[in-house]
Amino acid sequence: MANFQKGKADIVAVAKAAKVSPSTVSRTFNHPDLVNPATRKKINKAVQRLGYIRNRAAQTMHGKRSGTIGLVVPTINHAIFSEVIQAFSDSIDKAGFSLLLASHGYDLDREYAMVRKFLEHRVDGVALVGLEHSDATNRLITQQKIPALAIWNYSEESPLPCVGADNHLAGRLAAEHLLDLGHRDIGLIFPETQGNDRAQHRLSAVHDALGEQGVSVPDEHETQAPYSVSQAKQAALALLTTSTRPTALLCGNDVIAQGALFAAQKLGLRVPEDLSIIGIGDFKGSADVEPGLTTIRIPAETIGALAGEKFTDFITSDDPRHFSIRCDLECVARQTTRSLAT
Amino acid sequence: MANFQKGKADIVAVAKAAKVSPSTVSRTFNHPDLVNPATRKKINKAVQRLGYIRNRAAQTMHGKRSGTIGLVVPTINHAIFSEVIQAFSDSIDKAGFSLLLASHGYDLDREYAMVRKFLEHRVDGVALVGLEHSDATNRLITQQKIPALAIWNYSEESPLPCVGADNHLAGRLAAEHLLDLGHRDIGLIFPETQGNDRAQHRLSAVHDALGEQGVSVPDEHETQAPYSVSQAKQAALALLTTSTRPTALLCGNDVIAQGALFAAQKLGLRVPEDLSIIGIGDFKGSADVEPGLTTIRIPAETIGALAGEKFTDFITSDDPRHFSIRCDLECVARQTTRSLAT
DNA sequence: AATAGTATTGCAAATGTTTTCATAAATTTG
DNA sequence: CAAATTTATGAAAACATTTGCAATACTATT
Repeated sequence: MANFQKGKADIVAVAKAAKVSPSTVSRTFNHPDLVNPATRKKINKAVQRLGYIRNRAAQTMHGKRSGTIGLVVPTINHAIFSEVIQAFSDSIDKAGFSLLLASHGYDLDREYAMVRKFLEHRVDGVALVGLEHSDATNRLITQQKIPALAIWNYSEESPLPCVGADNHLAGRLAAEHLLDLGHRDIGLIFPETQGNDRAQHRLSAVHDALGEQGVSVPDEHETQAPYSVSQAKQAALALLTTSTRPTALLCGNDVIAQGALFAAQKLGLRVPEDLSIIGIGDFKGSADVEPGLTTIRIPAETIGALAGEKFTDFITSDDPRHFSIRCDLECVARQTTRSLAT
Repeated sequence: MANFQKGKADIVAVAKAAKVSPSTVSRTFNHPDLVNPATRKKINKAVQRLGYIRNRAAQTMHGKRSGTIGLVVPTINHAIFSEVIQAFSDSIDKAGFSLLLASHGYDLDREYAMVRKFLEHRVDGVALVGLEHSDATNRLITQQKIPALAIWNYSEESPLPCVGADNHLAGRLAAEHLLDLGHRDIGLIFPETQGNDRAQHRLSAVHDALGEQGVSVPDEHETQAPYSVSQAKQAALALLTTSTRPTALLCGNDVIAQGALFAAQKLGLRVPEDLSIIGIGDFKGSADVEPGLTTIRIPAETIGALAGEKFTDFITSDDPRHFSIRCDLECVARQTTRSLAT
């Protein structure tokens, strides 16, 4: 009923309405055990009546935590990151934090700008994707002493604490799977590795693993494709119509692998009889394509959830201890790869 | 060099370092034209040296805008919403705003909680997905007089300003496309319509359009599937193995349509020769499946970008005028539908 | 050279909270 | 029943900034 629109609803309005001092109102929120249940009831009634909503900006000014965590991703609009974002968001929400989200489109200077922007908002922590960041970003983080976390990648040498998977290992597992199946003519389709350490690590590990078995990849069987099913399809079409067609395709991620699969289908190639395809990532949907995509499973959801949980623990802890977590990888053999040794 | 870690870098530290008053420092940021270029230079140097970063929390307390916009979506982890989120984020970023993001998992009570949380952070505006919200949410929005916007859906009767597509029309277009091609035995696979006005509007329009042509759908040809390729695939498998198989499948969204497509492939049905399939949405990837999915295109990116642009305009405007925008729909005929009249 | 105007800066109040300290009231203890 | 504790509340300072107003210094005009 009584919807007091006159006089904005701040803590002193509530205090007045409940005939107590602002301090008591504040205490009702922050240390309810210190205030008499009866007064508490009065105050809650006043809060209801005035439609009062606490002002975190004012709290933040007091050195209280802002209750926000900033997450900067390369792009939101990708199966893979959206899964991590979702899990991270849910996870920090459970701990009472809100998510400030920004994307930089694989431009590390924009990443810097986003981190700065978040710092203005006095986020309680900043999470970044990957381990490669501009010097400016690293400097900013250490200088401002802001809790920071790298997610998605794991590496021993990471300067930042990190929660993620070892992309070297991912590349190696994919290569070894194909080698185990007897493949020696292997085509590679990877994204641009510049400013994308994930792709870079995977690719170099693939070359290492192949090299160890004396397998090399001719130039015409190694090509680049952006993170797009349709463009990957084009790239795969080109690769598969070279004079010497490989027996297997190793793709830098599942989006590219899906494109490759569609390209093969378009060319009338049977998968896996005529061509094996393996991806990396195990995105939502990879299990459902027909035939099901063989891939290296990166547990995006686990990474996001774990990162959120550990990071909020870290932030709220009295004596914060650095942590890094390597999440396990697993080769999920579905129907797009088969043994050559038939 | 001089990295003053002692004494936190606030505006008075900067003032002291530059030998001016805090007011002047503040003015350098907010009204640079009011301060002497020479002093400005001094101040900027001090800012650099101390690594000072403005504190938006303190600004916000002054009635200045917080520079944040809250977006509450049902879920982040979906091709469709992640595209909207991306566009919206980019769009508001251009206007200098940061994005607070939360998801509620199709639970309108959680949506309310998220909006409240954002209100505590004193967001400058709140954007929600869809037109159906709890009474509590609506009350909160009007009571707090917070600028609010509904995205994704458009409706004349929306109490909130909205930017989106008319889902009735989407359903109707899909149905009419199949009718035009001569289909009369049409199967429907839709998500749960409870708490999902998008699906609800589409489905009722489909029934209307079919009914106008005297077409009705037997119960065994109408089934539900959640927003998941694999589960939709299961549902479609069941539907397609009923005694009387329909000649076309109309799916509530493209994810379901993809599941249906894979189901058909699994059953050895040729698409579109044996079965036509149409989706709604035109998600990233729908064009790339093999065969390319016929669908009703909902311009997610346009919606997100437009919403962001108009909403920030609205928020920063001196005399804000309400607005609603209906985005155009289009039937994209690819390769999963064909005419029966051969 | 006096006046009027303009450009530049500082002072102090205000913003909405939290928290320390002090005080008063109520309860327990001997 | 007085003294010692405990419980409940309020007053006031602090947090980092912005801005209206006042003061000063400078420039241009006559």
